[in-house]
Amino acid sequence: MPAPTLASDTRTAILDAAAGLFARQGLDSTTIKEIGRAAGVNPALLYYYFADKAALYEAVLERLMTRFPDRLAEVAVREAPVRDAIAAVVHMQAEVFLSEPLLPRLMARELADHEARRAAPVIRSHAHRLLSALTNLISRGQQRGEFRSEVSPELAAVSCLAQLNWFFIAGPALELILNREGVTREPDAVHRFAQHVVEFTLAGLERR
Amino acid sequence: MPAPTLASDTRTAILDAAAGLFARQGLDSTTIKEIGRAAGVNPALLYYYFADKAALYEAVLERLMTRFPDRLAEVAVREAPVRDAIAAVVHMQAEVFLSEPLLPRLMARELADHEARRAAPVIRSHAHRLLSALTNLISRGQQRGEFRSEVSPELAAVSCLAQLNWFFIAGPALELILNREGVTREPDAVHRFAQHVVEFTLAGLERR
DNA sequence: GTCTATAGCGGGATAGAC
DNA sequence: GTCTATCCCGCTATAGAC
Repeated sequence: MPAPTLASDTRTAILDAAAGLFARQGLDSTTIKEIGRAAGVNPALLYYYFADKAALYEAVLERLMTRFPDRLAEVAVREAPVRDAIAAVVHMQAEVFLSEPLLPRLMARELADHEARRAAPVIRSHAHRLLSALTNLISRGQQRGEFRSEVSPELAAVSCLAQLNWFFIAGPALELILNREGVTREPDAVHRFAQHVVEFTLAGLERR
Repeated sequence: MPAPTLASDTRTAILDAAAGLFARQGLDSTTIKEIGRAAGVNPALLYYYFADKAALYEAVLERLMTRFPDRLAEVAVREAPVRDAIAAVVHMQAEVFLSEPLLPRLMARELADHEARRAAPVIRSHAHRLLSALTNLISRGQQRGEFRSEVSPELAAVSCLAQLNWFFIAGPALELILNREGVTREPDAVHRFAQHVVEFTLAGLERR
């Protein structure tokens, strides 16, 4: 891994190209030559910057997940009123997926592959932090008497996260089905859905 | 496609083995020889029963989707009170995924691959019917004054379906994260989540 | 750091015996 | 219907010139 000189945006070019191809086609369906072509770089160069194809794949995942703001989980703890914290988490999630459109596809693939056994630890640990932050948040809401106590905080957290996750994974198909070009990519439409998720989730949680 | 003689459970064996491998690894990462091994059948036989690998893949999808009860969408129309209809749809969805555990993974992969461009038409049309049935259902609930009218019926339908879909797609990972072996496969645990989804969704929809 | 050439392997698919 | 043998191709990865 060479120093980040100017010349080594070759490395970046490879990473960028690979991210797109891996997200769209998966690891095995993507060839070295394809990556080289997409990056505008000699395919053999890949082996100068990375040990092999698998290492490149790991690097791609790592890089995307690192950009993935840790703030997501932090936000869940920081915001004062519980309902604001939940809203913040959902909108932050939308923000992340908007700025990193490849992430949901890559994650979906990782989840589906190999019983998630090889699902990058980085994904697993992130998901775990996020899920337990949300679970705690909901518990707190219950203790304060704001939320109904019959709901399982853990299941409710899954319900909350599932909505946006699925929205983005099924994105391309949803656009066809709903017959609305861009609903899962245009910031306005996405935030409208995120806002819906917030309201829907809070309505599902709050005392009547 | 030979007559369904006794001898042709060879064909079935191939389909079964292929379904598992495709769901877990995808089309390209699964080799002919692997399928043969898993099916306990000579790999070359694959070409006696199917034109090529792609044709086998289509056959696998077709077969799984056909087992997928059309009743799912019908149920949405048939049940009398709106809330019962929603409950019926969600539990039916759980039932289908339980009896066809490969389906969600296969669907997730189809969605992630190739911008869903080649997402089997059969998936698309099914999803469309289900989604619009649910949307109509929710609209009806609003007209009857049972549901809040600020909610977009279409978005709410997405929220409702997303929960179980995501639950099953992320299943293997969720089991690791929640540290609960089997939550996404054992009928009891699954129906408990389905029941949660029903209550959560109705709470999100109903007037306070 | 970048490029060419190529080794070497494993994949899909077919021919043809049984 | 099943099996063996094999062709051919394209892929990953490397060696080595520049």
